[in-house]
Amino acid sequence: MSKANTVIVLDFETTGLSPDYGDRAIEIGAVRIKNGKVVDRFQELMNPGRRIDSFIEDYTGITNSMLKDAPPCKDVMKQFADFIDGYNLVAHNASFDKRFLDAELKKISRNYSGKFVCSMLLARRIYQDAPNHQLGTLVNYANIPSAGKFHRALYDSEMTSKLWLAMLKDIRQEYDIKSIPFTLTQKITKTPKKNVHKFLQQW
DNA sequence: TGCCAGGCCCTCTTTAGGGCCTT
Repeated sequence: MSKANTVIVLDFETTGLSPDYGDRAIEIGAVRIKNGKVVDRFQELMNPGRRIDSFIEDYTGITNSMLKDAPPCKDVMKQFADFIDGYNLVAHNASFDKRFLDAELKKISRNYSGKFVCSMLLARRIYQDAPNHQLGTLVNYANIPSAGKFHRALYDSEMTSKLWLAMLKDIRQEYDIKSIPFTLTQKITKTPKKNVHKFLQQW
């Protein structure tokens, strides 16, 4: 089965900002997109082995009582390692999610071979006039209907996947590009913002 | 138990500082 035309859009909810200072994942959500369509989903809460503070409870709506009976991180991450195996990956502010993915998989001696592209870095280049580049703002800016609650893993990954597809569509239309391989999205996010328009015109 | 980041990007830049974005 070819994995080249498929990406997985993922989002972590966590106990804080830095796995290097002991923060852990508490929820993972992801959607698998093949040829522009959602073909699979993944969502699991996971017990980080300690209580989460009230800021995280308020921010995510995930409570200590919800996590009490959730499976431990190692069990969920094992399943998730299988889910993402071999696929390229997308996340909004991917450097954040990559740090947690790397840290949680390291704890269970698992790895992954896919490459990350950041939807925020793409949006900063494609939607340069957006008021800001937070996920919720960009969803509105791209006229994507949204009714659920942001800051839950599956919902945010669904919204990120819709934003991702909207950006690819806008690039195709504006620059008359027939298809956009993952490698092109990598190149766009590594192109300086001021050069992106010229880069895509010449593609 | 608590300590709490880091990469990108702009500019009054590069011998630096600060805002943005993620939880």
